[in-house]
Amino acid sequence: MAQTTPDSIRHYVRIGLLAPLRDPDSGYKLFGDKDIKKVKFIGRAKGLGFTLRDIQTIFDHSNDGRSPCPAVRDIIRQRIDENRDRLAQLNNLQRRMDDALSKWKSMPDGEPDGEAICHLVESID
Amino acid sequence: MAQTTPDSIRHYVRIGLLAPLRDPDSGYKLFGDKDIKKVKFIGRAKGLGFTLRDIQTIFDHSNDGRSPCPAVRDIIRQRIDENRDRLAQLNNLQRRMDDALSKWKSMPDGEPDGEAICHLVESID
DNA sequence: CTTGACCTGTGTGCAACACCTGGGTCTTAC
DNA sequence: GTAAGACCCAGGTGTTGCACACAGGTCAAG
Repeated sequence: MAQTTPDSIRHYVRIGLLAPLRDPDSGYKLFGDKDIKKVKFIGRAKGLGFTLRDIQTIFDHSNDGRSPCPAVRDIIRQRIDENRDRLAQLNNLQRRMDDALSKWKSMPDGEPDGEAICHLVESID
Repeated sequence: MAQTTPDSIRHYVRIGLLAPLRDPDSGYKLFGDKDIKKVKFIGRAKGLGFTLRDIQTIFDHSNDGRSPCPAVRDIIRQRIDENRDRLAQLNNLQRRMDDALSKWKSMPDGEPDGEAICHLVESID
């Protein structure tokens, strides 16, 4: 999947998802075992469709001593529903695009006539 | 699909996609026939997967007296390819999510133990 | 003349980074 | 001893397509 880059790590720190210790001298980030574990967790959770905000929620539950598992089950059900909707939308879009392209095969290009902007586009729907 | 709202119109003006005349007294936007035509065009083009930047390109061609049709054909082919990739990704995601959820059905919630963050998530992959 | 409904431009927020700037630091090679 | 190269830092900006908020101007109706 998408890689974990230095910039993504920086992003996680910026939004407070990670809070590594700092070297007092250099100000450099110091990642401990827990931070590494969190980074790995983020990767897995993202691979399951969780947003960074979802992951923050999970971390919050965990920090409060509550089990995040019920929330995890709720969230993934939401994400599944959302993804189904998005898939349906994109499938519709795909169909419209394919239809348009094949319809345009038999149509000539038009020159600007002050009337239409692009008759290809305007011939759809 | 997605509606054309006052805010979307404002957005189009902001990014220079529309440039309605202004009432010299009130500063209010005055939409002429060409603006209306453009708004309709934007709606159709968006319905075909064109981005606002794509649409700007089309308008630019049109304003330069060139036919936008060749560009339109090129762009939609790109968008079709992108959408195919995106669909494949989302279908994979859907499968992973479904697999996870069904696997989790037979797993109990875990309490925080300082070891794992959420063993449900960590059991995947 | 006031009320309420609509308009104005500008700024911010969303998601998840990627890229850039301008600088500090650290190691290695000459 | 110093200079080059390879790291690191914080902070700001750009991406996409708006939605929402703010403080104020405008306008028709009562």
